[in-house]
Amino acid sequence: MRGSDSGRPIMVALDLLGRRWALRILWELHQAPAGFRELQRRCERMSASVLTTRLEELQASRLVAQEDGGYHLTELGAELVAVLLPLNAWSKRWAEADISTAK
Amino acid sequence: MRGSDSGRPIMVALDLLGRRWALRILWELHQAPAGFRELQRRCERMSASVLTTRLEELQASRLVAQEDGGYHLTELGAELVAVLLPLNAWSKRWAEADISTAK
DNA sequence: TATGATGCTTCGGAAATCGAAGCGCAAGGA
DNA sequence: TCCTTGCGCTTCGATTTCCGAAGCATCATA
Repeated sequence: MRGSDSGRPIMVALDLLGRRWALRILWELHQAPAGFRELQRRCERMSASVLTTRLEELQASRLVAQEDGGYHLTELGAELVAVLLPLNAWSKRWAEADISTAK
Repeated sequence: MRGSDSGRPIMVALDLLGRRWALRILWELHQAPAGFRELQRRCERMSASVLTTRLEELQASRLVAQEDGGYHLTELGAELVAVLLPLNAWSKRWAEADISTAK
């Protein structure tokens, strides 16, 4: 895995999360568990092939698990999203700064 | 920008941060400001063309600024990374869980 | 029986990323 | 003055990733 040669877990994490849709998938699964197609719908109809790939990676990383015909966060995954939750508040401030400085 | 049509800032943020090297660049600039080539070196020699693109995007998003021949986080960027700091602790727990459950 | 939903897989084309090379500039030494 | 070094990029061809539409097998409902 890219970034893994550094031996620093944070680099591995930043790499994994820096793949298209990865963060979004975790975020959506935190809102509520979902099946494949529902997840796809929630993520602005992302392509099924990429969703398959990301779900494989996230499962291999033990952040997501599949059960009862649906995907959900593992405990590790939930802890991760919990850490990321303040992003929501930050992004609102960010958007407001956008408006106030927009040309 | 992808995700922007939702009107939800968090989606825009998750999209921006979910691009290759974006998170890493912010992380590195938080450790210390850096020039182009140094940044490239710190990010495992990422390709110069992508670094140019990411820096443009991050500057357009007002997370990074250029000054005195070097790149550094803006206040918004610093706030973002501050929010992300707990990722470091989480990633260590994650890595440990990896070891303890490795086959 | 057929109709729709689900979890995918396949495939061709578009876009993003990579890696190596090179350019113009500035500073420092010999 | 020439030479080297480091700098911030840019260019370009090759590879990888992503997209989007289609299709398939399965199950539930009508």
